[in-house]
Amino acid sequence: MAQSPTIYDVAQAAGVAPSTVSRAFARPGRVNSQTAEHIRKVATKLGYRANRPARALSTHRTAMIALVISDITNPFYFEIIRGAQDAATTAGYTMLLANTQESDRLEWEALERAMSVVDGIVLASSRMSDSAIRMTAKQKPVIVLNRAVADVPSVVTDNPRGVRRAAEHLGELMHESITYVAGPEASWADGMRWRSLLDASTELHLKVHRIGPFPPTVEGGVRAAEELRAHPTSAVIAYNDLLGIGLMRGLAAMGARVPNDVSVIGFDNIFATDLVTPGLTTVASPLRAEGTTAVRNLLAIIGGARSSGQPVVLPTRLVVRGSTAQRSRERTSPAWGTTKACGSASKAATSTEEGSR
Amino acid sequence: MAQSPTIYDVAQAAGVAPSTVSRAFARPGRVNSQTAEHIRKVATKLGYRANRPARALSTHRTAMIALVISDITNPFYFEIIRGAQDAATTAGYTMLLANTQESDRLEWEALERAMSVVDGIVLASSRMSDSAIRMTAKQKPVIVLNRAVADVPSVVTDNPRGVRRAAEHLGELMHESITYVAGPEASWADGMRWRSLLDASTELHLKVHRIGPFPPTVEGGVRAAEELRAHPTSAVIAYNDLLGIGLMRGLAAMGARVPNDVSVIGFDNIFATDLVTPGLTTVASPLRAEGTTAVRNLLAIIGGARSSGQPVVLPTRLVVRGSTAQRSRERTSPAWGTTKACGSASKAATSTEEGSR
DNA sequence: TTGAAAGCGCTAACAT
DNA sequence: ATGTTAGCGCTTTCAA
Repeated sequence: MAQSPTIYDVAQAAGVAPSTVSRAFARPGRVNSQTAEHIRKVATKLGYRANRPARALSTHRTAMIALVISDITNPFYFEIIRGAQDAATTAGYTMLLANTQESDRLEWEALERAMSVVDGIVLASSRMSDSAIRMTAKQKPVIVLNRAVADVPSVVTDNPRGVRRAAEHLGELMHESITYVAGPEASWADGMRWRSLLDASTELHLKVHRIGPFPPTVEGGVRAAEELRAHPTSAVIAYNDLLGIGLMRGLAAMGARVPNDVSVIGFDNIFATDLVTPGLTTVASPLRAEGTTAVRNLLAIIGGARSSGQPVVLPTRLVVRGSTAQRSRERTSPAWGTTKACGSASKAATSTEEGSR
Repeated sequence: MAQSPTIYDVAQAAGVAPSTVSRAFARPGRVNSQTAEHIRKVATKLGYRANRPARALSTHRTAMIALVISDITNPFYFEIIRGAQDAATTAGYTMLLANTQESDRLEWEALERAMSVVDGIVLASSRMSDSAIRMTAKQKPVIVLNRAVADVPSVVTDNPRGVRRAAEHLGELMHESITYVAGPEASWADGMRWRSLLDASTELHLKVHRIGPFPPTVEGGVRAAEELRAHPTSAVIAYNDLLGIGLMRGLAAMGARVPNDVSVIGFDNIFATDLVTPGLTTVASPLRAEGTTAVRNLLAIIGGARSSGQPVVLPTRLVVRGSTAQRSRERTSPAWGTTKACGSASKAATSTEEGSR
């Protein structure tokens, strides 16, 4: 490994003082002098690259931020990550990704690690307690995403409105009773969605009940399907898309048809919602925008801005796909499994013409 | 923001010299002395946390590594990222994620940034030239993933074997002619797969030809379907799963049935291959293992190990799902579109019972 | 504008 | 085992 040149090497090669070299790379773009120009030329010839940690030592700025997410594998984060990356890169910041496996302990450890290295932190769907988050926010600028924490700036989506739209949609399709498939208990969004559904249901004269909690995964959804069988309803709203997709698989495996026997709605509009068959109707979040907004606000705070104290609310919208339909006339058999019309879901074959029957 | 305590604060509070404090946090776990114990207690009481950049300045180690990937949004990387994260965290390293949007320029810039901050770099599916990679490797330990570059340690999957298995599988299903749907030209794996297919085809007496290149996305696959229509074959091998999935959608939209009219095989076995209908047969890569192996080897090199010079080859395996089937007896109509048996793919409804017909 | 000198918070020799 | 003394590479006063 060739030792990379320092500011002193450049200074010597250019015949100036080290501090002059430092200035040549100073903040506001061009330092006009010819000397600076010359220095920069020498620097690139030598392959000089500023040592960021060293710079951080005196400036107390590392130009890095951390994005802490609960599970990299969850497609929910894909676009958020991308949006955050873009915003960070554009602003000249490097982004650190910390994965916390849905564990508050791991999340804490990751923070412990990142804390001294970054200028600020975006906590996406944190599983930590409010007080732990506030504690963190006392030491470094923090933005929480998809959760509201008193005294900590946050970015959330308009869950109440989204849930309302979903409920209306089901109402219009003549459904009268809805099951909510709950996600992780530590999820702020889960509580929010359930409460919003409760509110919406009274206004819309719908019956709702809830099952769960389930892990927010495809696997979790499959398990939810089994539980749903005990108290079947013609419509289901799942905490998120993964759960919704899993639910559809589980239902299919049990011989229930979606949307004929049961309509399913998810949340977030992740990648894959339109790859499954039927496509999953979902309350779409502006994932990409969540990422960029969170980072932009974080950078603003790092830059000295004060937050309004109110969460930034991003709009949601209902995306209707094939998983929701009019409630069927004929009484659905209470235990779909007994119908035994179908093979296992995973063995399903092609066929796109069923819909018109 | 409360200013966090330094080593001096701790030293003073504990009534010892700063260097003693430093030692109390030294490498090999426990420094037995009672003093150290005491210091640590004082430190946690004060909420002391080592300033990593400062430490890096004298140790020349940042305990960070970078994982550079071409597109965060590509599910191909999900498990790789996860595996890499795990390995890094386990070893006490923090991982930096850099996204390069399939652009060699952005990749270079990201490296430029990360270089002085990390102890080593994993280049996953790099789009840079071999020489640029070698250049990078001269400055920091580098591992390239999914590509072989002379003089740079690498981790690859056994493409030849995987391709061979795929071709054999199609041969067993009586297919005689295969179309290869190519991915990005800058992709090393693409070239590898195509050449391996060429080799396998001669041995197995199969006809192959290739179309593309296409971007390695669902959208790219849809476009590939159109091109395929010009020279239809009963079997297709796609550069990756995303392309394969897109291809299936495109075919469905044009009225072709998978696997009845055309069998499709993808690569990598990403999340979603078993969510689509029919499930996509694919040459599975040990994604997770790729991530962990790359990071472990990188850390070994950082730790002073010398690489063997040979790429580490990870095994692949064929995962057979619903998208491949025996070539049908009756002559397929050359232009599937005219068959007009099906609706558009995206409007497809439920149905799992078609398979047995 | 430029140069000289003093740290930023930590580790690593060297002494004791 | 602990204290002392230099720096790591950079920015930032303060003079010139």
